[in-house]
Formats: sequence, structure tokens, C-alpha cells
Amino acid sequence: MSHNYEKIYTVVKLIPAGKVATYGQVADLAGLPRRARMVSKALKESTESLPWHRILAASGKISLPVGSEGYLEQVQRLRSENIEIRNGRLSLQDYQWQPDPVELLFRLDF
DNA sequence: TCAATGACGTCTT
DNA sequence: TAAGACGCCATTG
Repeated sequence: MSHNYEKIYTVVKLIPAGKVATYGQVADLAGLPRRARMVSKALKESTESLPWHRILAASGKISLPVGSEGYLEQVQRLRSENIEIRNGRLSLQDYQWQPDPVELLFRLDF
């Protein structure tokens, strides 16, 4: 498990319930610009319990194959957090996580 | 080496 | 909006 994956998991764990982040956003916060695809791989390969459902594409859409097991699971989890989602998409305008930079500085040790 | 791959992102039509 | 074309980048065979 690479150090980068650990950094990604650290950021993902900071996303509060009811809020979401994009793959690219997580990558940036983890200090890995242009590494959105690495975030998706890290999530897919992780064994530990993570709020992976709070990560979406920059378009606000779920990236898993429509109708797949994971897709349905994600929709379910998001709705359970009171997030409105239609046709596999939600409003980033309404739900995207806007972390406070100062708070982040103290939560991340890198 | 090198081409293919992918839970992505940005731009253009 | 939607769909393509590209760009990007670590990983894989």
C-alpha cells in the first residue's frame, strides 16, 4: 500500500456525512494534483471501511456503472444521508464539501 | 520498453 | 444538457 493511498484515505475520512467531494478535489487536498484516477483506484482497492460513496465525478454523477451493485449501493448510502439524487446525479452546488483551510491544516499532517 | 486501461477532468460541438 | 475527443498518470501485462 503506497503512501499516496494513505494520504487519500486520510482526506476521504474527513468528508462529513451529508456532503460529497469529487475525485479531483480529493486528489488536490491529498497533495496529488492531476491524480483523480489514482483516487478511484485507491477506493476500489481499499479494504478498510471508508465513506467511499461521498466521492463523485466533477459532473456530480456517480462514476460506477449504471445499475451495477456498487452504483445502487452508492445511491442508497447517499440518500440515507439525506442527499437528493436523481438519475445518478446530485447537485454539487448544494452538497459539495467546502473544507475550511485552517481546519484542514490541523487535520492533515502533510 | 510500450501499449492498454480506468469509480477522472476539461473543452468543444 | 449530452456526447466526443483529448489530456493526464499510475499501473499492468
